[in-house]
Amino acid sequence: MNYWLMKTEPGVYSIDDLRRDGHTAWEGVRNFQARNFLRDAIKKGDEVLFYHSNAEPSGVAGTGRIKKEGTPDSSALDKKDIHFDSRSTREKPIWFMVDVEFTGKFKNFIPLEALKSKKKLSGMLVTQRGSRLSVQPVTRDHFETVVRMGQGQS
DNA sequence: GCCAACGTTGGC
DNA sequence: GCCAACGTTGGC
Repeated sequence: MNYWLMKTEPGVYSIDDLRRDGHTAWEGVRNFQARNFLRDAIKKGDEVLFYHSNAEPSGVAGTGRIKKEGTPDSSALDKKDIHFDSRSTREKPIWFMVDVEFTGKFKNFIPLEALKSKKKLSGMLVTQRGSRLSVQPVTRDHFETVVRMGQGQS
C-alpha cells in the first residue's frame, strides 16, 4: 500500500466536489514525472491526501483512495478538451489518469504553513520550496500524521 | 499581480 | 547533448 498527495485548485475541483461526486477521473496531468506515477506506481487501494493549491490558504483538505489504476487519459484525445494533446493517440497514449474516490473531508483543514512547522513532517515534499509536482509520493508516517492533524487529534 | 523555481522546447 | 528561451506552477 502506498500513499500519495494530489494537488488540485479548489476553484477547478475541490474536496466538496469530490464528496458530491463520490469519485472522479484524475485527468489532465501533463507532467512526465507525475505521469509515471499515474501509469506505473499508483495502485488500487492506495491512499491519497487531497491538497488544495493556489488557494487561500493552500493545504490538505481531506483524503481519497484509488478506485481504479492508471488508464489512458481520455482528455488528451478529445480535441475540444483544454488538455488535448495531438501527440497522444489511442494506440500510443502519452498521458494517464486514475480514478479517485472520496474517503473524507478533514474537520480541520491543514494549511501548508502548519505542514511546514510540524517537526514530524520535515522532509515532506510539498513543504519544500519550488515543489511543483502535482502527484507526489508520501510516506506512511507523514500520511498518518497529516490525517491525525486533520481529524483534530494532534 | 509578482516572481522564483522548475519543466519543456527547439536551435545549434 | 547543451542551454537559452519560453511557459507553467503555485506561494505569497
